[in-house]
Amino acid sequence: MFSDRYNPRDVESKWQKIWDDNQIFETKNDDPRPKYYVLEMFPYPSGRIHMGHVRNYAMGDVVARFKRACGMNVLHPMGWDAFGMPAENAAIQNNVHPAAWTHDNIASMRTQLKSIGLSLDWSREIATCDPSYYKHQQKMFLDFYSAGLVIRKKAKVNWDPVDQTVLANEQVIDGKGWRSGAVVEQRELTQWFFNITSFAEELLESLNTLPRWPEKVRLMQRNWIGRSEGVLIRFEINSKNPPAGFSEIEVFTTRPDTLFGAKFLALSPDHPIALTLATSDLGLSAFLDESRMNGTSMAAMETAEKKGWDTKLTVAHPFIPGQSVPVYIANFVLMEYGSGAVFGCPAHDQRDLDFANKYDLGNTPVVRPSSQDPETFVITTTAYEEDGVLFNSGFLNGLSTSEAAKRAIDALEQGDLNGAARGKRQVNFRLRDWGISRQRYWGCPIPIIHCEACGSVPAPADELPIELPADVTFDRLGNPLERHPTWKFVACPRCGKNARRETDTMDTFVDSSWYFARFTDPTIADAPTNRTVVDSWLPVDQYIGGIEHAVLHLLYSRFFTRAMKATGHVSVSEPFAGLFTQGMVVHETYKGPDGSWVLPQDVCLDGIGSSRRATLKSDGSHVTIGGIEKMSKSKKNVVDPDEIIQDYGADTARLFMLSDSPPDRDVIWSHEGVQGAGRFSQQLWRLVGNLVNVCAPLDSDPGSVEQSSALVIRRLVHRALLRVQDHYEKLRFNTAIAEIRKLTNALNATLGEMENTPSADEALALREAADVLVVMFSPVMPHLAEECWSRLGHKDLLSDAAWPAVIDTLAQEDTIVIPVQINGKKRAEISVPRDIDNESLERLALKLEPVEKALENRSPKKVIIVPQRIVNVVV
RNA sequence: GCCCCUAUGGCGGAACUGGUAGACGCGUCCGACUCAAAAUCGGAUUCCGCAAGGAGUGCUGGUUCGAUUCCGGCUAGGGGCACCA
Repeated sequence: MFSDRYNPRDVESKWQKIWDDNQIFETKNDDPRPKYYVLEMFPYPSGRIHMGHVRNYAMGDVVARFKRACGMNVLHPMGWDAFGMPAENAAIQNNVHPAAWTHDNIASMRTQLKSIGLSLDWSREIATCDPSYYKHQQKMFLDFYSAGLVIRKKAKVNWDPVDQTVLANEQVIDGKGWRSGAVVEQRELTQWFFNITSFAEELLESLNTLPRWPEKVRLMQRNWIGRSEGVLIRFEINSKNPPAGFSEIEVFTTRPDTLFGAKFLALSPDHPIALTLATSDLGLSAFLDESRMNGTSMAAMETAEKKGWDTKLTVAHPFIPGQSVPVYIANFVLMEYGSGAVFGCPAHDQRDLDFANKYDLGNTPVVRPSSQDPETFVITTTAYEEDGVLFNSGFLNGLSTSEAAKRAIDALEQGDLNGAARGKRQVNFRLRDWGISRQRYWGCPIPIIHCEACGSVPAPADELPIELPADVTFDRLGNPLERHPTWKFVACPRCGKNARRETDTMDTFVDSSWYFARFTDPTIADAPTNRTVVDSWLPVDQYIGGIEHAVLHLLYSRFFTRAMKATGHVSVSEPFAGLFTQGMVVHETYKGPDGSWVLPQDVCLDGIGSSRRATLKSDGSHVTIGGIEKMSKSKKNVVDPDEIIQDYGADTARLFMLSDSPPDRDVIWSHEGVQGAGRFSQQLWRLVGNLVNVCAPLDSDPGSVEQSSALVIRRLVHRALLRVQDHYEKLRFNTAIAEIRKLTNALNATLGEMENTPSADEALALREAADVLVVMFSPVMPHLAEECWSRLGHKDLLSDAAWPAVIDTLAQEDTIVIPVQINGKKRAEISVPRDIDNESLERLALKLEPVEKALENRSPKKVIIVPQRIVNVVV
């Protein structure tokens, strides 16, 4: 018997060193085997890895190791998303330089990651805060600038008052900064933008070319891009003295079918006409100020009263000669969407109706449900927003909503207003340009020089990188670059006069928008990418990360890749061919008698179900069991990966993170779960030990095996192998592990039955079983597998071993058990040859006792036979 | 408000394109080993019933020989967007 316990602590570090010394995970770009690029979202170097990292990287590692074993040239790199706010906050609080803080964190996290035994190519490690990385980012910024993909414009932007910086729309969640949680304010500032909207249509369309992305993520991006088709209508101002320079108002609508019901026009408080009018009207000026004061938070918008200002202007209705429509300025119209002006059709839009009722503008219903009588169909306080039949609408009468919309647009396009069409079809997007200026120090400097004479001048390419100055202070709020005594003062590269550097840095999401491309050739100095190399690796075959980046990082990267393509840095448009979004690691929360959070290890749990009780270990006082939530330090429901690896080993941590829950769902951390995983490691170790004692020697050929008991073992093994590889292929780690456990149980039982004294044939089959079993679990538990492999006598490294080939004839059963149903309910089973013909199967089934009993000598009404599946007798 | 997803034993979950519901694990119970405990091993574990048998995949209706799976209506939980014209 092989009774010694497996000791992960010694074994794991031993194999990690051997892998390292042999550089077996270093990937060559000129390797002739087919490529496979697997990547997990790189971490922010916060200082410590957490269980979420372990889960994320364990998944990627299983894929990487599996694909390696399958004979592919796998690229599996790791790096650091190293710029960002926490480093600056640490600098402010602890008087440590962001660079030093970041590099220390990288060092300790690297050590932690290495202890997990990931098959990473550390020779390709990059950190985005390294000038050798951001140099190329600055080069691409300039390339994008020349290509018109970078623009500088004044716009309403989101200002995070805590982080003291601007945020992109995607980085504002529920009106709050994604990192600080502070309620975001609106400010009008001149900023740098990436022209992501120029790719809006393409970014939307191409989602259809990504079948290996979760539908949920594609949907979220679709909604975020928010395409809507409509028409831009020109309304002629028919007042005698319109504001200077304005003779018409453009309005975007998706409901031109309701045009006959128009009762007012509403302009945004930021609309040029509103601004012009306000210069000579103090009351209006005050109204505009008041409108802008309104918060943009969810609560503020829901409760904000819809308010309007009558401009006394009117416009001509495009379809009803002689009818004029009043023009209001309204606090709910956004300047950023469409043309900053809407027409109101109160009968068919609730908000318009509320507004019209408030200002007594009336309503004319023009769409009715087909069942409704036009004579009696009136609108009072509830707008009819559904589709229907047009009435009260001149040439649109009787048409359906969609047909009427088409006709209305046609009429507008053919109609004439001062020598041009009255309207034109237009597609509008919700997506806004990506504002990348950040008023922060710890980011990639924007390589632009502002000259009073020449404007914004690109920094000369040979001066890149524009490095961050090291001598900065964090004793005051604001951007240290702005107040640095010398850094920003330079000569204009164009005219040589005194000029200033741009002191804003780039959004850190820029850094992470192309790191996957840099990994393909991370040391090339004179360009961001080596075209031959990057084109041979991209797209990433399998990308794995959290759902929280569904529209942030994942949309930015899709844009950036397109921009890189447009400027000649890559050939692909889509960076990630396959995407997998893993669930979070969650844990129950506990609160002590004083309402403060309590660590799980300080809690004693009793009972099950609704009678579960929790008490404090120290003094037995009552503990409230809270919800199961994402692990976070503030709620004290964290489990430190280091401790788990110390106590149970990395393999056990990896196994537990992958078993039980499907990888895309949250996994609940439980002490019992880890112990169960640890137990299974020991079981495997024991089983392999027992197999070693009885199985045939290394490299023996099981092909000659004839004894049926040995063939049973072989079938078991090949069937499991087939299933496990299928599960790995589809990233179903939980079911792969279940299958491995099943095989383990079966082999244990087999060994028990033969009392550890197999025949010669059985010994051959067991040798195969042992080798295959170990290979099968190696992607999940690589250290244990490597140790078992060596124990089985192999001289080579398991990490270099090939995935065994499934023998189809063995994986298929030749005798199968088929359920027999009577009227759709299972009543019996029969064991038959796999390839039995339907007639014989029916004959056998009808002779079964429960069937005969049910038939009572009558003949069945119908017999349904699905080959290899089921027999259903209808009586 | 709009859009989307999910719902299976005490718990996490499994079930390929409609074909034996509950794989695998956790927990619990019983037993073995032990002076004892831990560890380990064996067995049981959807519910009702002594049993034969019956019921059962959130609720409800439908399609089908047959529905966890497809369709309609509801309920609950979760997520995304949000004054988007």
